[in-house]
Formats: sequence, C-alpha cells, structure tokens
Amino acid sequence: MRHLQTFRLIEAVMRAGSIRKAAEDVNITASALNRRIRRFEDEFGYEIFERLPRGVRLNPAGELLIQHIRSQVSDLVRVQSQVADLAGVRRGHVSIACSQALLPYFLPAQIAAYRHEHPGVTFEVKVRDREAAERDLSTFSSDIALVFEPVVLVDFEVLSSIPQQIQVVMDCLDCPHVLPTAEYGVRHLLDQASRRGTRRLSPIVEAESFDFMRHYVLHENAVAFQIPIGLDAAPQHGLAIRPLSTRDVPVGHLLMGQVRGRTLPIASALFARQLAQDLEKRVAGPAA
Amino acid sequence: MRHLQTFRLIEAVMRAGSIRKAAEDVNITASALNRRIRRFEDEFGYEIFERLPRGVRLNPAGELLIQHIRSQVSDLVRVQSQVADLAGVRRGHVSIACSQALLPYFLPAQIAAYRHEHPGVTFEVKVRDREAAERDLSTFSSDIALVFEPVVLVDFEVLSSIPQQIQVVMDCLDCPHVLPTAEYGVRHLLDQASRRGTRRLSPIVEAESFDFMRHYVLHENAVAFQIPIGLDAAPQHGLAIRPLSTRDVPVGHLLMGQVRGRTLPIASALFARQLAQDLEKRVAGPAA
DNA sequence: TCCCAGCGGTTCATTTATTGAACCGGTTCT
DNA sequence: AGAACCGGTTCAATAAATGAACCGCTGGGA
Repeated sequence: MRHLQTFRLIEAVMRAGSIRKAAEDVNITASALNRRIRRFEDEFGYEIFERLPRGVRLNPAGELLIQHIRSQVSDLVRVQSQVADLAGVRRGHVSIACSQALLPYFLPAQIAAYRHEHPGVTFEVKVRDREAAERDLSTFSSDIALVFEPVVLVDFEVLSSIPQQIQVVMDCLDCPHVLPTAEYGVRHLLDQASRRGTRRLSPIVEAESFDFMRHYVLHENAVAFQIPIGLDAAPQHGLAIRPLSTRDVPVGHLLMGQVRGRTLPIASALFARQLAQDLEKRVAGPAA
Repeated sequence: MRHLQTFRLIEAVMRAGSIRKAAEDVNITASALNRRIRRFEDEFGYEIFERLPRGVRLNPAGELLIQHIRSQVSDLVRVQSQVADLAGVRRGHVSIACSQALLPYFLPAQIAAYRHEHPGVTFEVKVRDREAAERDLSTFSSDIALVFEPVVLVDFEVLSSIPQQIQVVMDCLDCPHVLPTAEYGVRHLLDQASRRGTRRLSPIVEAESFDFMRHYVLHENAVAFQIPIGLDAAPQHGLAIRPLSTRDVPVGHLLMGQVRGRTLPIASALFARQLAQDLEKRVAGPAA
C-alpha cells in the first residue's frame, strides 16, 4: 500500500531511534529518509521527532500521530477484510495474544474448527503475559487477547469472561511445588492467597513455561498449578489434577477482549464470537 | 497532505462520475488519473469502481473504502487539532450543520463567545435540513449538528436535547399563515397536529427561509411559526409572539449531536460542550 | 441503421520528483 | 583533542508520475 509508505518509515525511525539506523533497516539512504520525515513534518504542520544528539525520539505530537497511524492501518485492514467478504471469499487474518494456558488444547482446537469453516483465514498466535497482551491490543498488533486475570482494564473491552479455578497438577500429595513467574495470573492469585493466609510459597522451580512445569512434576515429586482450560479433560498418565479450594485461593477469570471501541475485521470478529460461544458453554458444563 | 492525494482523486472521480471529468476538475490528464486509480485498486486488492459505458461509479467495495477514507481524514484533522493544543496554540476548525432557527440569535452569540476565548479557532456554519444535517455528520463534513426534530437517529449521538414549543409569530390573531416547507421540523410537528385534529393547514405562503417568514408577517396580516431559540427574547416592533398550546401541537426537541462513536477534534469538542451547557441553562430558565 | 461522441484503457517520450554520495556542523564518549 | 555518530544540506543521477496520441467499446441520435 503505497500511500502508507511514509507511515512505515516513521514507524521504522521510531523503532530504530535514529534516522540513520532506520535508513539501514529499510534499505534507503539516511538522506532520503531524513527528507521524507521533514517533508511529512512540514505537511503535518508540526515536528513529530525530538532531535537529540544521539538520535531522534518521538515527541508528544509524534505519539499522538503514531496512535493515529496504527488505528488507521488496522482500520484499512478491516475494510479490506469486509470487501473480501462481500466479494465472496472469506479471507482475512486473525492475530491473537494469549496466555500460555490456551496453547496446548483450547486454541488449537478452536482455530482448527474455524479454519475448517473458513480455509481462507490465516492466524497468528502470540504468547503474551497479561500486560504485554494489552499492549499488543492497544498498538493494534493483535486483534483479540485471551488472558487470565489481566492487570489493567483501560481500553480493554471484555468480550467474554469465564471463571477458572486454579488446579493442582501433582504426582503425589507432597509439598514441593513449581510455580510460574510473577507476571502470570496464576502466580498472582497464589501470591495473594499466601499473603492472606499463613502458608508460604517456596517454589523449588520457577518457570515461564506451563508446559515445562507440567512435565517437570513427572520427574520429581512436586505439584504444579494450572487453570482448567490449559489442562486436558482426560488426565495424563501418572498425573492427577484436582481443583484448589476456592476458600484458599480465589477463583480467577479468563477474559477475552479487544481494544475498546474498535471495529474488528470480519474474520476476527467472527472468531471472537466463536470463542465467546465456546467459553460460555464451558461455564455451563465444564466438561469440555 | 501528500499521502492523501490518491484519496482526494478517488473522491473527485466519485463526485464527477467519470474519470475524464474528474481529471479536468483536478487539472491533470485523464490518463494519469486513470492509472492512479488502477494502481490503487491493484494495491488495495479489489476494484472500487464499476466501469460503465458512460463513466464510473463506486461499487460496494468502493463505498466501504470511501467511508474509511472520510473517517481517516477527519481523524487526522482531530490529531492535528490535538497537537496544536499541546503546542499551546488553541487552533482548530469547527464545522456545524444546523437548522435555520439557530442562525439569527443563538449561533452568532455562541460562536462569538467561543472565539472571544479562543481566537485561533475558525468556524463554518452550514444550513441543513434535518436529513441533510445527519448526512453531513456521517460523511464527516460537519462535526456537530444542531437540528429540530431529526428524522432518523442512526449514527447520531445526542450530545444535548432541549424541548422547544413552537411559537406563533403574528401581526394579529387572524387566520392566514405562512409555513416552512415539508423538510423542516416545525412543519413536521404542525402537520402531525393537523392530521390529529380537525383544523386544516392552508398556508398562504410556503417558504424555506424562516427569516423571510418572520418578515413577511409584517407586510400581510398573517401568522408564522418558529421555535423559541430562533426568536429574539425582546419581541420586535409590531410582532407578537406567543407559544402554541402543547395540547394542540406536541412539543418538539432541539437536538445537538455528532456521529456516534467519533472522537471530535478538541476545538469542536469544547464548543459542543459550551453549547450543551448553554442549552441546559435554557431548559432551567428559558429567559435567554 | 449507421455513425459519432464519449467513455475507460494503453503506449511511449517527456517532465517531475525522489534518491544517493559526499559533505557540513554539532555533540558525546574515549 | 580526536574519533565516532548524529541530523541536515547540496547536486548529479535515477526512478516515477505525467501528458499526448491512440485503441476498442458502448449508447444515443441523425
């Protein structure tokens, strides 16, 4: 898309933090890039970069502009997707930012089901912690976020919410436990619970991968934690799964959402609706 | 703004209904214009014009695109206005589509008051009947609409609403009356009332200008109608003004609104707030 | 019926705008 | 003080958009 070229260049400069570096990235001369930036600033009426001795940085005006650019590009994609739709081809691309718990069972099944109906739609699944997922949404680099216990809710429009009680994944009933790192919702809830009660959390292993933790308990006598949606309905060989009491650890919530007020491309909107329907079914009868 | 050039051309072609005519309008060759349109369609991925033997017309994809273009341009203006604001200069441009009743007293006073505070802001006042005002909003060619008894309310977000009982402007109490044409809210309400009751409307003069009608009753014994906001608080020489009974004619509503969901530029948003405040005061104590 | 005006689309020489290489003045880190 | 970067500027080289002429087509009027 030709008329967005300048915007792409601006983004490149923003990322690189310097015109010369950005020029390398996009394979043009620094001089050409510099002139394009200046010309844009002329037309726009205001400078959008602070010129520092070691490079450039977006000024507040630039921040406003970059937000506009992003929403614009994403809206153009939406229009294209709508046009594709009325042209008969159900095409499109859905970008999802989600917690790890969705990776092993839920999302693969959901995406496969959707693609079975609409083979022209492509997907992009990004693993993001709760904060990063929301950042992804607000920069329009993801359409839909699926996160457990999100941190802030500004600009996050909840499309669906289901309760998820943390489950213990254990090989036996003994103490040693494996915990996710602090940025995860599961850890957040367990931390809260431990602060309230007398029991202390003393993880023998901290990990960022729930997959790793689930496998770890097969090797050492230990317990790990996960939310139901990240666990198979049929318990695996040698693994027992049991919900924590809601008196000990409060029930958490898995939220699906988008940027507040944004109109999603058709493919993404449809997929979000499918997700919401499936999630609701789980609340009614948790037997997936 | 250079990167919007193609969009301007697309709009020109849409308006002209033919590439050759549009080329004349924008002072380039038909060949050049044709190529730019085709190139854009290539990049966009879909044709946006139907090629007819006597010209071109937007196809549904094009309709979708033009909507996107308009919202995009208006959003860029909003960003510029915000930037101007944080640069310290309160600049901007406010475009208003309104009924005639607002012209003689209300809007001049309001705009003057606003410009007294913010001399950098310019205004554009367009007289539109109820339908055209809403069309103006949805094509982003006006920021704010002020209309009496709007027709449809889709995409119209009401920012303020005050009741306005139709007033009789008379030189004496006799029958002959002067009426606005059908597209006006005043006529609409009077029509409704006459259908419900037994009295017939038989205007001796139909006019599109309320100003004309107000002056006309000075020359011939006749009555005219207007809503309070279009009338001076101090009655003019020789003119008596008296409200119609709400039993005879239902009370109408003057609505101020914008396109649903749109973020207005700062200047427009501020002006809309000022209007809303002033309108509310009128409901409390109608003595302007 | 035929014909021609008007349409969109294409081709190729020309004009315009964009680019790249070299260079300038400045600041920072060594 | 000098080397290393930085953004900004200049001017010739390159790439892109443009205009004039032409093609094939359709619909309305003679």
